[in-house]
Amino acid sequence: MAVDLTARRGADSEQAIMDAARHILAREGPDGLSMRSVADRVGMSATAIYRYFENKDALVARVVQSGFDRFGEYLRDAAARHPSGSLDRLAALGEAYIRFALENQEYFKLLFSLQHPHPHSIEELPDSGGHGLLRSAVEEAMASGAMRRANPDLVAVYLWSIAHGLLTLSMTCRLEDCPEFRHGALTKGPVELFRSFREFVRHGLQASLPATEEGSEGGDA
Amino acid sequence: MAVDLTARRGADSEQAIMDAARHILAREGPDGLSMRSVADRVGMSATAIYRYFENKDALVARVVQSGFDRFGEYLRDAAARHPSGSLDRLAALGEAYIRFALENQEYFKLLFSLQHPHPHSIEELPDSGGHGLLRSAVEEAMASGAMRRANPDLVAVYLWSIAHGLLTLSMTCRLEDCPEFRHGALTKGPVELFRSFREFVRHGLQASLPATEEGSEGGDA
DNA sequence: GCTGTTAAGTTAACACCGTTAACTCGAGGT
DNA sequence: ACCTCGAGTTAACGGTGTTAACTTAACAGC
Repeated sequence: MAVDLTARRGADSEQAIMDAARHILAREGPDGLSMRSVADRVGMSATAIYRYFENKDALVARVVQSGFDRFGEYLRDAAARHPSGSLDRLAALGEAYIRFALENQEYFKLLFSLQHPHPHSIEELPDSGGHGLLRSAVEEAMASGAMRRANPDLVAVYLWSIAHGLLTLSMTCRLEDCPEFRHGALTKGPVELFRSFREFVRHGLQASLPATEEGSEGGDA
Repeated sequence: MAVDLTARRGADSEQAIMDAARHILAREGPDGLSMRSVADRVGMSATAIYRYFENKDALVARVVQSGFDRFGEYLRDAAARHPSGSLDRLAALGEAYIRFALENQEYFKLLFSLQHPHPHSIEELPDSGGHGLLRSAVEEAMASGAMRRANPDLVAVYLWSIAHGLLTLSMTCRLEDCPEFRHGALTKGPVELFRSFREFVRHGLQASLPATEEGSEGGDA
């Protein structure tokens, strides 16, 4: 019972602090996340946090790290649902990337904040963040013959840029409720937009050569 | 002389405040930009700023707006250097996008900050931000036959995503100094990476059909 | 010339922020 | 019994955005 009364010891508090920080971040955004608000939620004074984290940045960094872990897990699951080496797996990775970001907006914004870049080097996120996953999916697709051969690192960044760019643009500019876009067919959300991109990614944007009949090239996989 | 002594009246102060804010933002980043630091630089008290701007957000919003104006001008210049309807113009637009961002990092980060999305709707930036420019360049390329026909809005967002994604990724993750990437050929900066993407954008990533000999498709434009 | 009015700016203050320093309290070991 | 040390407290400092109340100078009308 003594254990219950004095309650948390050591690592327990650390966990409680991180949980509180995560909760506040998700519900009130980064502006609501202060040492004092976290402390309130945990039920101790703000300065006590400094027993467990050097400063606010360190706390946030830990929260970010745990976010990357969840992110990576999410991506791994999505990839596992499609056969290795297929283009479908690559597409699923991209869609999962976007869906995770939309479902965990505050998280994602923090992870990829331009202001305080948290993955100081890509090193800090490679496997947890899913980058290694993407790279090997690309290599497998090339090996299986589904994708043309090219520098896999280059292709990985290329694909990553497409998903990431679409996502960040739609988050900052709200593509979907912009009249100028709407008069096109872009009432769609980012996920649908991403699906529409698939054709461009596969066949490119250059006009078919005038010699060859257009649209004759083959079936959809 | 009375004019000189009492100095600024009205709009002059407003301009001086924005200049100071711009200067501080570019040199010290967003953390250095406080009402008091701006006021110090202008030579008045922090609260005086409230005569001209409702609050800090309003001030920042104005600075952002002026940033978009410069951005748009930069893009317009870049586009004008290549013939209308050419794919070169589109590539130049993308490169200019990236170069501007690299040369005005603090600015760009603020413009496209995920945390406090400033272009609340894309409306606020369309022509100044260069979006209209991109869209018409796409339409012209389709009309000229250089690009295959498709929904121009969709293609515009696609291309925009590529440049924007590459840029934001390289800003947050520092792609260039990541060992895992370096072992590939990615020591290049974002501009070079973007150039390498050009081939993917044109011809796509799908493997050539096994039937047709690879690399037989035609000359480079 | 005196009197309002108004723009432009001041100082003082509030509540909040991250962070530091000094102190308290209680459990464990010797 | 004494000491140590982990876990937590309160008080305080300098910084932030912002508000309210006050000053000061220029200008208009009588």
